Amino acid sequence: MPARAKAGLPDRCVACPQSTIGFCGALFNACLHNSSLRKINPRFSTVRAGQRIPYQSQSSGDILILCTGWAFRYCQLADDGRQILKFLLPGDLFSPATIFSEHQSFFVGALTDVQVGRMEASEIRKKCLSDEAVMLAVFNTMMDDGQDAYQLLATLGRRPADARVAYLLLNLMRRIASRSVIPDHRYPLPLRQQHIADAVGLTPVHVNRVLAQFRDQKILTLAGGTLEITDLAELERIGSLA
Amino acid sequence: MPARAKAGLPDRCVACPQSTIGFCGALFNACLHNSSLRKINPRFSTVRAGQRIPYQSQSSGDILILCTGWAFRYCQLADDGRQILKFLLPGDLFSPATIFSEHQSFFVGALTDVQVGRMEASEIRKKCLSDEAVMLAVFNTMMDDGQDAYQLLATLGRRPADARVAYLLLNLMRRIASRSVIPDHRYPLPLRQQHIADAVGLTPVHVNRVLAQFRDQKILTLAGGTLEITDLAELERIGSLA
DNA sequence: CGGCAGTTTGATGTTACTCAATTTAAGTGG
DNA sequence: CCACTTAAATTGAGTAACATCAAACTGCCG
Repeated sequence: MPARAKAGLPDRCVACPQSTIGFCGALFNACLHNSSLRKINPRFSTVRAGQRIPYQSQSSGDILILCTGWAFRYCQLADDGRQILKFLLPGDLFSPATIFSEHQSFFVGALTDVQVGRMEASEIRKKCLSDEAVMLAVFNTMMDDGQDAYQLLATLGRRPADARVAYLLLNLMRRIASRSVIPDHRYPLPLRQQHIADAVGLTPVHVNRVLAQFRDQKILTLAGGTLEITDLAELERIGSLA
Repeated sequence: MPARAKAGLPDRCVACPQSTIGFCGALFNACLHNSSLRKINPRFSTVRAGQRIPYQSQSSGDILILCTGWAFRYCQLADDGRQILKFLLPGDLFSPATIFSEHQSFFVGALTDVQVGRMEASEIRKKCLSDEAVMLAVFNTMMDDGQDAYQLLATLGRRPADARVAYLLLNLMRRIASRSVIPDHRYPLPLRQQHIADAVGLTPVHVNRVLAQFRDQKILTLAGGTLEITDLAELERIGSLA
């Protein structure tokens, strides 16, 4: 019995179906076949939906990567509101910045039950210095985060409710599709309307109305954890930037 | 006559008054006294206020740094609107990500007349691999950008108009103060109300009303390119996150 | 069946936008 | 120094978008 099955992990990494090692993702795709990287021995743990996931205990110095399930980075505001900054999919790092820095200003919450891999930050740091591919992968991960953040900024700052929701869904669709084959425009999407609201700066009630409007216009339906797209062109017309 | 004066540049770098070399900033503060870095020979140019500044011509492979004046990163939307993503102060890199990547999704515009320094991206890349301090500096720059973006996201997504304006001003004050001594709560701030509006997702008219309210409440005045703070505590109460 | 979390719908309120006019400030050339 | 021009700031009135409040409805699970 392979070690991964013993650890209660799915046999294949959702992020990289072609791979059987337990951590990969944007950062590690570039180095998957670099045998020296496998020396970074990951450990795994499980977190229930709804729990906050500490990802930067000063003592531990661990880098966390999402192996299965969904999570999200968010900012907690004084007045009980929260802003979701980015949804994390299997393969995503909780916080690339913690490789080189202690302080981060956001939290991470588990959207579904999740499995989390942990690696020693010091090991990754070492690799960054010795292996150009690893350093580039880390850079690219941070760059993608930055690009996503800037696009979301433009969306929140300047665009109406329907465009915001459409943008979020398109963004998630793209990222989901990059991780698994989606044959029939049906995407697994375990979000509550509350999460969408927290991500695009609207109230859940208003998100509901926007989704109802999309449904009426036969653009999409979102129910039971599945997003089904029926008019992609229209969704893109509404949601894409520029 | 020193080379810098010949080039028409101010005798001291605004970002690093203690230094007389012409480029520094967040990225290079860490390496200022690393003599090997000075081999990266910068070139300079001037851009008039209001102009767009190309910072990623495929051919050139240059990294641009702001030497004097103000600029801003922004996203141009289809419907003539724009979202300002970050104001750039002397010493800021136009786009840290262009060190390792060609594609960036934002433009940079000159807010005032500016002087721009250029360095070869390939040289910086080389240094990143050979010099840990340089790599850390680049990481830190990208991290700061990311942190700023996330904080602004929370502000745009979840907070009312007065908090948005207050947040922006506090953020700029902090960054200005980190570059020069501000003895009397008077900050140089060459922004039009239009720029504030574009940065915080409001209309110029509404920004005007918010500023008028701040003035009435004796919190601050913003006129003639100078921001004067008269009640910092109140401004922070309104504007700070969490 | 009851309880619960999430969704949906309606009615009403508030914030910020739009449009348009007026005032102020900053040049510019005479 | 003064007309003239122009960009920016300011003010008011009306409107649209989204929030808030509250209730009803759904599916799910014990």
